[in-house]
Amino acid sequence: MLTGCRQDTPGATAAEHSTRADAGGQLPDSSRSPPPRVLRVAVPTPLRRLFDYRPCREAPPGGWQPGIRVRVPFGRRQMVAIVMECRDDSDLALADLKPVDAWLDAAPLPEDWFWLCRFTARYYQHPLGDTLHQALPVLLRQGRSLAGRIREQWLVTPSGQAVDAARLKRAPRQAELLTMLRQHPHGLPTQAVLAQSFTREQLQSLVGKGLVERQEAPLTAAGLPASGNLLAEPALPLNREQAAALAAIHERLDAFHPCLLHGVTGSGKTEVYLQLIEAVVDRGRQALLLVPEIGLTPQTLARFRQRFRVPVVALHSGLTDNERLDAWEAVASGRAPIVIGTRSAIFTPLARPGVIIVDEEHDGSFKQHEGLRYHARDLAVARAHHHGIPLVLGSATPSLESLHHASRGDYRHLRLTRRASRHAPARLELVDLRGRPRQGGLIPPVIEAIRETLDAGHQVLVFINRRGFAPTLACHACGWLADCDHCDARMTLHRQPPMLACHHCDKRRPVPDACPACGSADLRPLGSGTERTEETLAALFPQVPVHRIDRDSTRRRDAFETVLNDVRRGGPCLLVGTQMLAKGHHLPHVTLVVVVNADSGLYASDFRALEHSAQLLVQVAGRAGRSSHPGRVLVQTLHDDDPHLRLLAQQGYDALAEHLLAERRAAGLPPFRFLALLRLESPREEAALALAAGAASALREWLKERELRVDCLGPVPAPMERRQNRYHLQLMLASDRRSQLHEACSRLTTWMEATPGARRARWSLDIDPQTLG
DNA sequence: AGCACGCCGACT
DNA sequence: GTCGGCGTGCTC
Repeated sequence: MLTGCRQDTPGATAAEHSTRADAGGQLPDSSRSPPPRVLRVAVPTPLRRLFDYRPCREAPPGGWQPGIRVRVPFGRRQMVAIVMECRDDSDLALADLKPVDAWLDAAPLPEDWFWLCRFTARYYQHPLGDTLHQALPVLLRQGRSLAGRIREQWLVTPSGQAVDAARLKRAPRQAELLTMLRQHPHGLPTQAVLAQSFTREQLQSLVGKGLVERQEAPLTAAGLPASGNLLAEPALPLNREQAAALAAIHERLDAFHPCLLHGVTGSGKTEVYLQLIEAVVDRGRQALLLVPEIGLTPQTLARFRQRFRVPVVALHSGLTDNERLDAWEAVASGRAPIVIGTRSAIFTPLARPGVIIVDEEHDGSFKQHEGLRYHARDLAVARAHHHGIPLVLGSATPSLESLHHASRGDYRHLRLTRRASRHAPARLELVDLRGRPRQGGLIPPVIEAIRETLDAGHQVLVFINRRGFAPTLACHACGWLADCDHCDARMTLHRQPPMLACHHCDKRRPVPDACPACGSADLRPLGSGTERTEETLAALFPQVPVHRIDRDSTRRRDAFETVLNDVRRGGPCLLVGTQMLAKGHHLPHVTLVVVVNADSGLYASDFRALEHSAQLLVQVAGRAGRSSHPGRVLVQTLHDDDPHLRLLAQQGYDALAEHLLAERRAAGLPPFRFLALLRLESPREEAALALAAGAASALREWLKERELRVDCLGPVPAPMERRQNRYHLQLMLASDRRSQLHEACSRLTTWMEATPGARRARWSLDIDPQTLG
């Protein structure tokens, strides 16, 4: 029996969800109300239920309230849990309840954060305790206190200002440090000093000499610079479309107002964001900008930081736990008015929410693909709705979901069709691969085009979505292929270093000298990956530098940026790379883009494959001809007569999207119906199958009984059934009623939890799955 | 998920 | 004779 954790069924998508304002948040009068006898708390476990405890002797200063973290004994362990309810009774005898050990927060965690977590747990049917846990910075998960945090900072003393830094010449680093601190009359936090590779010892020496002093400031001190000019540099002039889009968003800054900012590559979406944020911050509100995983580059950040005089907090994977907590707190307290972050930044509490912007809203990295499988863009919609603030979804190639919402009038559709440069966006030219000899995957006319471009002194980008040297190794005598032992997949051939590697598990093998099946020495690489294309191009154009950009070549942190900076300086060169190259990077000297093979994504079984391929092709094409020269995009394909590809090439993404939407409608797929996927995996195929079949029949019976309009398909093997020697199966639920789908999922998880066999297999529920893989 | 308790093979 | 394999049971 489930206790607590009422599962409200949202009657709409996250993107459509209608909410009531939460009543919580106000301080109860603790002097009058007696302390509750029972605290119902969420514990970070995969269990979908809450646990009751008795309060500890001393109540928090503001009284017991939902949202306060507590330390509780749980089984044999101690855990950090969060109070969900204060009540006077329990399903268990009060005497059987353990008391909480201590409270960790004097006041509840931010109400907006708390609301979002509860919404997320409900919508994605994920255990509440785990959802709260995931949405918290690591240090808060571990029980670190939020109150009383101080910022240690370092200031130059009057004598430090007066002294001649040259007198420290026996301590050159200290002299440098002093010089740096002098440039910051309001002091520098320790973090910033250490980030410049100075040490605590150097600071202490300067303190010892009376040149520098240590200061502690409470973190929560209100910190917004008192008005004045927000901008450190002037805004750029807007063209008519940009101005119209901005004006449209401005019309209602104090209400939920979702907008799809649909602007071609190079049409200046970022400038619209910047000016919108300016307006919001100017009204004393905060702006949250979500960007794709690889979009949070130093360049992007620099552009925002240069524009504004106020702090721009960036939440990225490189932060330490302490920095992350500082950032969280700075935003939650309202000191930091602008936050930029990737997916998980959607869980940052905002003291004065003003706008949420999701850049490249179609990007797959907004969806988490394991554990709590949330979609940050959809949560952004729900959150903006909850706060009653505008929401901007920006993309050159919007997701079909967002286009559908725009066409239904749920979102305001704002278009930017003009590029800053005079050139129209490059058209895709389809190049037939059939029956032509290939070198490193490239056919002669394409190689010629590359040569001409390089001769003209321009740069060429060659896009190939396979890492490694070749997709696999084949025996020409017997047809043997290098299969992975653990997965239903081929092993990729790598040259640097030489090995066969499976990209689905971590299995590696040395490259065999002879065919393991027939002993023939006639083993040949099959197809091309980035390494092979790089090698071919380096041989064909020895006088021109070739840069390869993929996950293997950019392991080193800054390797990517170093190459890009080099490339931006100009001069003929070749760039060979995977998806990483496709997104957002400004490459002004590239005038030719070559797509080695458009087909791999096009014919994947996944119903979103075409949408994603088209988005990727358009993004890649957007790299061409951004400055003074028009660009060309050559797309090699074995199917140059494919109607979808033709439509994309001839009429562009919007036309293809419209066509795909019609197909989705006819096929009963999202966004016209809602999906949920139960994924199951087990080392034993029969076990997984038996369990999935059991779940399916139990669910079907229940659906029939309740007369719910939910279809249950499967169990079917997942597209790559065997991965890392585990068998993957799935059950798909589809409905045109969000609430009924939700009920069915709820029933399914309950069944899974109550079924002994299900505890041995791994399973998870994916609401609004992005891929069926 | 953890972390226990609980019964059967190869080691000091 | 014990150390340890992971099966199953519980966590207020």
